[in-house]
Amino acid sequence: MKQITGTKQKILDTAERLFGERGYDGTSLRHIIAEAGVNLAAVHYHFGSKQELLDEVVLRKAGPVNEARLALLDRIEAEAGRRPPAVEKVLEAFLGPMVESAERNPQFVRLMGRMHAEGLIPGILRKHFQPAASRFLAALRRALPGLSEQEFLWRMHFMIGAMAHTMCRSPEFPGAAAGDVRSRIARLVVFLSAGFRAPAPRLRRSR
Amino acid sequence: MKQITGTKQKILDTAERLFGERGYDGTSLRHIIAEAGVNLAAVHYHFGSKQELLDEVVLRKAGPVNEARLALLDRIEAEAGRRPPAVEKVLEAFLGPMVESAERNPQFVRLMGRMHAEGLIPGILRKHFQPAASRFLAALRRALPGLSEQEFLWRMHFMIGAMAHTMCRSPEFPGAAAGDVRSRIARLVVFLSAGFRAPAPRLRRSR
DNA sequence: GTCTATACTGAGATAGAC
DNA sequence: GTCTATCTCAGTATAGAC
Repeated sequence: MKQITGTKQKILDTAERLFGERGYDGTSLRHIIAEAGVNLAAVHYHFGSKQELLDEVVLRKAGPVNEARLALLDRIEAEAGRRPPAVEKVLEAFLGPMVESAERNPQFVRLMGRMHAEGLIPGILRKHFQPAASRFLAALRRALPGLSEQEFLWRMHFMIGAMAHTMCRSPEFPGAAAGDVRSRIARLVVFLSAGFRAPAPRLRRSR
Repeated sequence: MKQITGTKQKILDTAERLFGERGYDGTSLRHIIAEAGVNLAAVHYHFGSKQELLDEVVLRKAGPVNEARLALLDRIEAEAGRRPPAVEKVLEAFLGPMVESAERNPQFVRLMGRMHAEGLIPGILRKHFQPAASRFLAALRRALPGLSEQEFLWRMHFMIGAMAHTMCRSPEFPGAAAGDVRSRIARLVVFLSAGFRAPAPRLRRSR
């Protein structure tokens, strides 16, 4: 385990902080290197491009979050035995670890929300979260056998939107005590579970 | 009614199209002026800045949408008499006109979603939609007397997130027939109504 | 292998001639 | 009202010092 030179580390740390504070587009490489006290070209040497820097910032944090999520899901599924676990449980397992990460490092969840916001960046989120997310998708699917595949996918999208927006905008939100992340999750879980459980709409043949 | 010079109009039309197609950050002024066949400085002469150009693009479309929304809300409230109208009705009145606008001009709703996404741009959406939105907020509030103010506001945020994400990302979405906007709305309304109606969570004193 | 200096291209903005 | 020229600041690329 060699101690990494420091330059790369400093860039990562500073980038994580600034991306979280001001967004990806809102943070210039020059701002990052100024605060980190390194040279501009060092960024491209170590990471190749601004996007790849972001990629590594996300990667560093996404790993632990995903592991925690999957561990929770394992436990929940074990507890449920052969029956599918409750929607609420699955959603909590999905949202909880992100929240704990947020408590240790508020900037990170902010960044997650922002990234979803800024258009997902080509596919970074998908890349890092897809593997874990698809297991949750399957678990939710089992918990909601009554929904058509299409209806189910739409509801996943509604969920993702609500989640991202909540993570991203909550700090600047009236009445949202800064540290009150747990109740934020509780509220989200209740809201989303009810939405997921709602009977599917009867649709007129379109047009 | 003087015929506007043409330059301003051309810029607006082109900007609306390109912003919708490639997002705000993804569209350079130079790209806009090239397609519109005008000079770069003309943009700053007529609009002042790229942001203010976006502002006017939104303004041009937001007006009719808001009028339609409020007209629907009036009708619904009249029909309901002294009783508050159903959550579903209010949500439909809110989402419907946006959808109709989308059918005439798919790019616009796309842009709306994207703007929410790209970080709201300082306050453009708030500026143009707040007046109408606050009447809807009041109507929803009356339809949901059981919720605490705070719970209610959070749920509004969940709704906005789901809405924005759905508008923004739906075109590139598997299984989403392009023209199938009406059923998209129906699904959203069902999902959100159920969420709004869910009993509020019991929250542990935080921490 | 690491890092620095510097140059290149394209962005938004602005002053001033016409 | 319109256009040219120019400014500043992005992200990126490369040559070469250590």
